[in-house]
Amino acid sequence: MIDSNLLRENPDAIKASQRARGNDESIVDDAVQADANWRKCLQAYETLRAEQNAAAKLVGSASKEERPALIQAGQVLAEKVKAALEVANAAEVHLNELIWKIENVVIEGIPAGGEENFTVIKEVGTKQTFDFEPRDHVALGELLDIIDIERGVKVSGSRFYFLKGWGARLELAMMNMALDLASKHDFTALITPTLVRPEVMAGTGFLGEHSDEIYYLPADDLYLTGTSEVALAGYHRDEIIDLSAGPLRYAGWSTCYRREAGSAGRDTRGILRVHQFNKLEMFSYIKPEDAENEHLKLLALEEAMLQACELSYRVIDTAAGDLGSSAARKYDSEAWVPSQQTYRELTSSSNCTTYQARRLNVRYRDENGKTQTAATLNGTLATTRWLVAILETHQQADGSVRIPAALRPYLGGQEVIEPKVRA
RNA sequence: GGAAGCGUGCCGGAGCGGCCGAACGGAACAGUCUUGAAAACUGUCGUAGUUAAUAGCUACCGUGGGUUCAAAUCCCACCGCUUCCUCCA
Repeated sequence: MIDSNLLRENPDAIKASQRARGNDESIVDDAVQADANWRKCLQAYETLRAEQNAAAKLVGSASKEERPALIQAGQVLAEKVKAALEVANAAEVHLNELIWKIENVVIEGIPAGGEENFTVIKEVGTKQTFDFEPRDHVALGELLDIIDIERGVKVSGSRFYFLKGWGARLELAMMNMALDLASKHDFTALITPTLVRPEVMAGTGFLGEHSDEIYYLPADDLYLTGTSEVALAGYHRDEIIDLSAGPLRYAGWSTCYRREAGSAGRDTRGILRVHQFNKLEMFSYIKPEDAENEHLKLLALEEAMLQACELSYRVIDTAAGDLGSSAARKYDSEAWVPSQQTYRELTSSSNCTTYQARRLNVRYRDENGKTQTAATLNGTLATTRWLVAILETHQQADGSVRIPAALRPYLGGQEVIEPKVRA
């Protein structure tokens, strides 16, 4: 939710943002008007209500003879108040409808336009080349007996899989390494619920146009989360948090569930796009003025992980039109996937400024003791999908896969995953 | 799943349909005292909306409805918590 003060003081800034995103900017004028109207109606109601309160007070202290007349006057006032309240409520609903539709104001300087208009910030590492015909992760997974897609489909349907043996251990190793890294940088580990209430799902901004992406359990009125970001953002909902000693940072581990409703036919091979995977997510609550620096910190940690996994990657500054509604800026890092000869997203880090926190009502006290809305940021530190890049990048001619050195301590020192040998 | 009880401010804990935004105690903060601290004393001490305003007004006592001139207080529904029984990783 955008700041209503900004709407009053500088609607042009919001319009510029809407334009950069390719969104409708006339909605901003509508909102300004609705806001003025709401305030007018609210004042009318409050004046009447004050009158009513005063009148009701009189009844209490009135004598027996005076009472009937006063009560009758009160009844008339009560009618008026009720009517005025309805008008004010309707005006507020109308305003909220408009204001909730306006997406976060993007940070100045980010590229305008759609998905293809990103800016490449940097490329790191050299794209892996092979002097043999490289296999894709599906073939490697089968050969090494570490990814069992066939049985995943048998048990749960398309886009499901089993990680087996070294595959399962590799994922856990990666998660543990990521958690160690995060812990060293002041992130508190958190294993989060994956079923959340509608208010929390709505508060994080996922129930908008992407609601068909989300699994819903009608019998319990709960949503399965597609990322622990949802639970992490809801964690401090309706709280006044203490940021005087620095930001609150969490590293949330959870399984993530996605319906992938809009992507039928896309990435159907392998485990690149699946209904269920695991993820370690960083999340920061911070003072708004420090948010941009924090964003760079999250990105730096993501890069540290990518480098520890010895992947080659690039970092992009996502264009305005490709941002989620809550994000003001988003850095993605994409690893080189040899079998596809292209970069694929492995991490995504968003600065949501105060947009998400305002919806969830997360505040802090500034130096003067005044409450202010906090800023929130999130970023990926590891997901199941990383296995795709790791396996494909580090494969060898015989189909074995070299384990990056940084991961070995988490795998009992294992250096290579060898093809399964049939007895 | 069955039974009972409870949901009030940072915490504990009162609260009669009007005098309750809410007693009292604690915590916290500021001051006095002190070399400093503790103790004691004094004061401050919820959140938000509206407004030029730290003036006023409005709203909030789990949530949403209802009754009433007037609701923390009465009624209904929902949510949550606690205890006991049952069951169970």
